[in-house]
Amino acid sequence: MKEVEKRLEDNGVRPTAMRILIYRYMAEKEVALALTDIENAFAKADRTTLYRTLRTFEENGIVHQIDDGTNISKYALCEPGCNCELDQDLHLHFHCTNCDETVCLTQQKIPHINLPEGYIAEDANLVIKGICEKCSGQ
Amino acid sequence: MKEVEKRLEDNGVRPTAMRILIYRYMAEKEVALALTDIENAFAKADRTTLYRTLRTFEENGIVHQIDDGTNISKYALCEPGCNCELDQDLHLHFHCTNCDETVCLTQQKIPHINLPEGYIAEDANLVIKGICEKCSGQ
DNA sequence: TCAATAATTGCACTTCCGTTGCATCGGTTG
DNA sequence: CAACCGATGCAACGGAAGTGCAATTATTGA
Ligand SMILES: [Mn+2]
Ligand SMILES: [Mn+2]
Ligand SMILES: [Zn+2]
Ligand SMILES: [Zn+2]
Repeated sequence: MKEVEKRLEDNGVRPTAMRILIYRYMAEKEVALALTDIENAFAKADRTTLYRTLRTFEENGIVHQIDDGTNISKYALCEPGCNCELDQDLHLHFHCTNCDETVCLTQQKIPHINLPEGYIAEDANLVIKGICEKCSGQ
Repeated sequence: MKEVEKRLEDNGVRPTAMRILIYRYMAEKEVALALTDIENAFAKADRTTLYRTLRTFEENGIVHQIDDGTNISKYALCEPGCNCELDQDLHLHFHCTNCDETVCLTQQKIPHINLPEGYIAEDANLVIKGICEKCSGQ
């Protein structure tokens, strides 16, 4: 159970009670979570604390932020060994238009794109919208 | 000069003075525009009118909405013959982190992605971030 | 033509999410 | 214990999207 604490410390984040709870909650859920989702799960905690916790996590490579096209930022735990900050883990994301959940498809990498002359790519974001496996009844 | 009016009428949108002006403005600019951009260009017009004009345009296949990751919706005129509403024109978009402009790369289509079992794709959004041709000095 | 009708526009207001400033709390250190 | 510093809580702000309704303008058809 000290695993979470170690993960935080290894990434230079002090493992406070709140942070451990948030980390565990995100690990338990298998989908990307919005600040509001976490807020609802921790009613007693202040919104700002959760907000800053997510930012701290993101700055230290513990979570990555996901823009799934809903205009609500989502967050998901990084896979161990994922170097988001180096833009080396450009997996795609899937947003289900039925259940409104967003998941990381960490195995599916964004294919290389040939850009027109003069354009320099530094980052990429690919979101597929549709029906997720749970909702497709498959 | 009746071209714009015809384009609007052909798409079932009544060509009011305001709409023609907005269409011309979007055609003149070669980049995707946010509501605020248009608002600044038409100071005398009400924001709601511009907002609803863009929505009307989008609902009738005159513009398409672009989510470039800035959490601000952008809009760009559809190419003639682009069937956005049928998700058949999945070109990618480029967002320059230097000048903050977003452009359609209508020639670059989003490659087909093989999804895991059970996932059904209906739409896709691919945004490349980096330096645009104007800013790269190329 | 002109009244009736429908669509468009303008104004005020609300909601939602993200963000910040500042005071307070609490643990760590010397 | 005292001092310090990071974490947390409270309050407020700002931008962007969206809505209700009244006023205005365009269209219809008697
Ligand atoms: Mn992810
Ligand atoms: Mn486009
Ligand atoms: Zn689903
Ligand atoms: Zn640029």
